[in-house]
Amino acid sequence: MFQALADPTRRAILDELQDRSGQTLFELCARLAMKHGTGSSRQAISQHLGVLEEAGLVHSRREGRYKFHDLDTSPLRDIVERWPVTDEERP
Amino acid sequence: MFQALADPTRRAILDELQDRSGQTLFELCARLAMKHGTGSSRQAISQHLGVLEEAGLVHSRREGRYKFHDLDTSPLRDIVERWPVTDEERP
DNA sequence: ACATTATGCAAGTATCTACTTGCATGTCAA
DNA sequence: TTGACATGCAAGTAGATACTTGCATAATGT
Repeated sequence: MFQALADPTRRAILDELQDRSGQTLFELCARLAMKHGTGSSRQAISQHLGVLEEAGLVHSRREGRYKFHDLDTSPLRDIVERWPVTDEERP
Repeated sequence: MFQALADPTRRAILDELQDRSGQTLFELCARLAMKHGTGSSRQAISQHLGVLEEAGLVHSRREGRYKFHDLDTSPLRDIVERWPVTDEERP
């Protein structure tokens, strides 16, 4: 799961799914090309989605020939539970 | 910073520093060899500390020939601010 | 049925990353 | 000073990883 967060494209995918839940692979490709500029191929994003899904950060549901993807932030709780964030001011 | 969290040895270092603040490189080597079993070399851990420090997760202070390391969890706040963790039950 | 659309799989490649190796720097104690 | 201790730097190597390429599967529309 930490590995899944390590890639900037995957983080952009999480951002996209948070902005708009239930996107398909093609929607994600289009919107990532728009916003992030970096034109990642469909195959690349498909593989990224696989990694994110295996990490539990993304769930998918199949409907016909479409596959919709949803963000799941609950695995991130492990991070702040493992290393609690102090309430002090940031430098 | 996400990159820094991606390596299991680096996460073990963060655990160690949380358990006991202000450890030197040698202390970390010894305790990581004890607990985590995986005997990482001194040079390897030194490089890991460099990565963690660059990510802002570890701060260091030099005193004589010793260099003490401290955990800083505040960068982790960016994660939960970027993708807020829902309060729902975990499956 | 046929073409199109949306996704999946798998091998190959180029880059990145963690680790090692060997030497250098700086500090303290006798 | 001499020697031991604690750390730093930098080049080289093995393995991991992101991306591509090419084809396969499956569902929808006309």
